[in-house]
Amino acid sequence: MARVSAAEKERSHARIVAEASQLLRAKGLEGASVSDVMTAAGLTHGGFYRHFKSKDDLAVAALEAAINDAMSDIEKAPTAQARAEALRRYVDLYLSPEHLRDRRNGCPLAALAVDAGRSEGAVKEAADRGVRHVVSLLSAAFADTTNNREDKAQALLSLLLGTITLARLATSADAAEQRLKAARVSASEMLSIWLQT
Amino acid sequence: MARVSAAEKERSHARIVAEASQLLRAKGLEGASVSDVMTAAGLTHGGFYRHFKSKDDLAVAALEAAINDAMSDIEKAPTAQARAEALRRYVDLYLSPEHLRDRRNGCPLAALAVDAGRSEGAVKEAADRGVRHVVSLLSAAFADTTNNREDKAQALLSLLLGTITLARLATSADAAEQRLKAARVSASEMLSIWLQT
DNA sequence: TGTACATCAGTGAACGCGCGTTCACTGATGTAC
DNA sequence: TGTACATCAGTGAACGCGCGTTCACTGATGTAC
Repeated sequence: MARVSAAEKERSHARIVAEASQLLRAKGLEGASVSDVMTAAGLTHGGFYRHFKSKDDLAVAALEAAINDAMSDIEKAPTAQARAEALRRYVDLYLSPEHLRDRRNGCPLAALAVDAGRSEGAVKEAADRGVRHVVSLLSAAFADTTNNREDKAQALLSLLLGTITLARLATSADAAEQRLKAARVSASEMLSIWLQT
Repeated sequence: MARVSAAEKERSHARIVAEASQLLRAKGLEGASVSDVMTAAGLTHGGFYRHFKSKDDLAVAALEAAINDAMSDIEKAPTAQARAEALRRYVDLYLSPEHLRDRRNGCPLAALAVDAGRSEGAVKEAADRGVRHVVSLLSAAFADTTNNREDKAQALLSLLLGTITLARLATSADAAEQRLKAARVSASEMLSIWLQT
């Protein structure tokens, strides 16, 4: 195949980002190769550098796409009550057995924060921006009267992320479910206090 | 150099495990190579397989050593009160700026749980055993009268692990400290309830 | 206790492999006239 | 609108590199007598 139209290139680009977003979450920053991603996008690895100047560059784009995707429900909520409801749904989904299994579409921070934290440069910065973005949206769902909303959103996110990480480590389904359940109790205690208007 | 005494071999083995325990925590399961570890232990990479049958085998030993090390203070506490105090110290240290910086001697689960969770086999199993061990010891420090102590210990560990992960991602020292602080508040609320006798 | 010999801890070169990245090439797309 | 040509998306071979692991080798250790 030879040159392809600008519109086609755009579609390729979107496919590469979408596949990278899923593969990097599933296999980690180093576990998914450029070849893996390009093959998943229906292309060959050589063309990759027409779209990104490095693998790190792709990781940044994939991470941003994944964060935006994960936050779109909360972001779209128009009223305070809608935000509170979206937050409850977010927490329920985060601590669900589906999220445990589906790394590909799961929380990008749970998947990549450790790897990104060890690195320096653009990927780490993108992940940090992601954290700020998530914390900011979560805290906006808390009641206006709540003090230190950002701190509370931060603690909630830490609990969620730590929980899914440890639940995914469980070698039995029962143990995994128990870890999720423990966090459901704690998170719902937090929410029942912090969401009161 | 040629063959070395049995006692010397034992010392080499201990050095390899100790260095691996630190290097794997600092750089991740794949970020630290067999060569890195052997060089740090003052040996050459070729001799590695006189001590371990694979890199995974080393990871298991290193992970177990790191967990035991991290838990020794709590494990040694003789009375209920000593256990409660050890738990408080553990939480303080976990959420300290020192822990943020010193990955080499930090929580092995925070460093390796994501990597281990993605794998299958012995490393994942060792990490899961580590979680059970930690949860069991933390829960034993709670008051006998507390309900669902294991669940509460689990939630506390999740909060700690998630917090240090996100704090290490921060690109500014202020943001990192704020993330730690947010968790300190939540953790101390948890402890003030769960440690009451 | 001394001797002869098998064992094996540690060395360093070599292996196959997959990685990120580069490059010459192809031929349809986009553009200038 | 048609033509000539530069551009460049995508291909697939090739690059250098570091990885985990294997291997022949060395010579001190451990053991059998």
